[in-house]
Amino acid sequence: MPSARTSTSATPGRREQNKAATRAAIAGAARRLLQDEGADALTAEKVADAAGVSRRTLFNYFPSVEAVLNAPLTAFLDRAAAGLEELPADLPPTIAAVDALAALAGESEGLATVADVFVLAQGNPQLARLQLEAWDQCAAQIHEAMSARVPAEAGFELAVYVHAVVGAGRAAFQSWAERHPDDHRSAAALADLQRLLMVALEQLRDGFPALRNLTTPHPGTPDRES
Amino acid sequence: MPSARTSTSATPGRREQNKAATRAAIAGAARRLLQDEGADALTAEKVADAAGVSRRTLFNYFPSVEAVLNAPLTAFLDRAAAGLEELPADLPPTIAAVDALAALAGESEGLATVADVFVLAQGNPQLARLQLEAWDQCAAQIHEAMSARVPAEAGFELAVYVHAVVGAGRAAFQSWAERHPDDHRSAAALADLQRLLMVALEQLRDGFPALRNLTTPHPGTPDRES
DNA sequence: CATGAAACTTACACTACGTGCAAGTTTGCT
DNA sequence: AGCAAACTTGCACGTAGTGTAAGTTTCATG
Repeated sequence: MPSARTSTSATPGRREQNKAATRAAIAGAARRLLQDEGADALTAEKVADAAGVSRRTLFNYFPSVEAVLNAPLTAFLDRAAAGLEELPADLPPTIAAVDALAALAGESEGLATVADVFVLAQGNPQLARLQLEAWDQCAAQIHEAMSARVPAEAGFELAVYVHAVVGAGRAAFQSWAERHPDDHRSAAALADLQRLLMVALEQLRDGFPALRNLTTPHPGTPDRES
Repeated sequence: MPSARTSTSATPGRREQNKAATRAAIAGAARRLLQDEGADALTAEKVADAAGVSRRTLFNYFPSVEAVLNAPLTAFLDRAAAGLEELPADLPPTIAAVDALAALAGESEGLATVADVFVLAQGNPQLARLQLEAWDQCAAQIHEAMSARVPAEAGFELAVYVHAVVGAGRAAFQSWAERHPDDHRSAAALADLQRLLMVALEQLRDGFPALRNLTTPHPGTPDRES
């Protein structure tokens, strides 16, 4: 008779259970097919087929084939936004952002799959666009959550800041992908990504000291070790 | 009979002339149809029909229907990137960005159509994604152009900075659209957009002073010492 | 346990997108 | 004039995504 869940974590109802399983099956099938046949051969029908569901059901779960692949990124960014919300409210946003990201980047196993999806998007314009949208929605979410913490006059400054933070995050991923064209799955590469994410936010917080102090960046390129 | 152009700016060849005309016809038809029939009724066939070309030709000129509408934004961002390149090389990037944007925002008539396209994307996810891609490509272009000006060890800092700048630009557009839900075509609104763009970059340059100095952000919350 | 409602899956049909291809047509050069 | 390259067009094809109306499963009743 209790319509409420008996124990929230144990059995969230058979229905929810099945849905989660189907979702996972689709996502798994997509990644498997991608691995085996390459990006070009990835079609909605094949994925649905491999997942054991109808094509229509796939579209009931995901709005597009690319969205299936993109799921890890959206999950990650959702957690990132949530992490920012839960920080102590009396912290200046510029500090809170660094803290939140530090906590998030710590979960390296989540980061690994996200990084994987990120490099995947390099050869797939549709997926790349979808990821840009995901980053943007993350920014909107963060802005929404934090706008209550700042006075109204600072609303625009907050908006700019949040976009800059998210931009910094993307820059970190991008530079990271460029630096590790081949070994992006290695532990060292992962550690580098974590480092870059932190450095990016610190540079934003500190106002880009290296760039600001540039006086004579001569085209003659004063050679330095990389 | 001379194979060289008679006057380089006047007649760039009949072929180029026709192509430009077709391009303009397609873009015009798209905007007209959008105005008249609404976003939902906008289909490739209708646009091509209204432009007096075949559907196939439309796709020879633009990769998608949304790209037709997006043309003004890409043009604007291309000019923005180009403007940054042409600035004196001995200027610190943090200053150069502000200068370049100031020059660009001055051409208010270009800005107007861009702003128009921006609000258009609010109700059209495909177009919105395409615009995000355009901003991103702009960032890549700027990064490419300026990376020669900074020492190699500042390359990553530059990447972060460029992304932050572009993010700031987007934040300005977004906040602007929220502030002018109805009058976004008025001269006052346009002036406000110019102002926001400048303010956004200044805040980035100055390190978000208002956010950093926040001590008691909660309007209804008694401040506690950290 | 029976049973009915709600949630979920599936097949089918339909519109539209974007592309390859093989014609035709226009433009430019000599 | 005439040829080659560029451009347009129609056609066909595979695929994406969506509406709809039927089945099928889950779940809370009596």
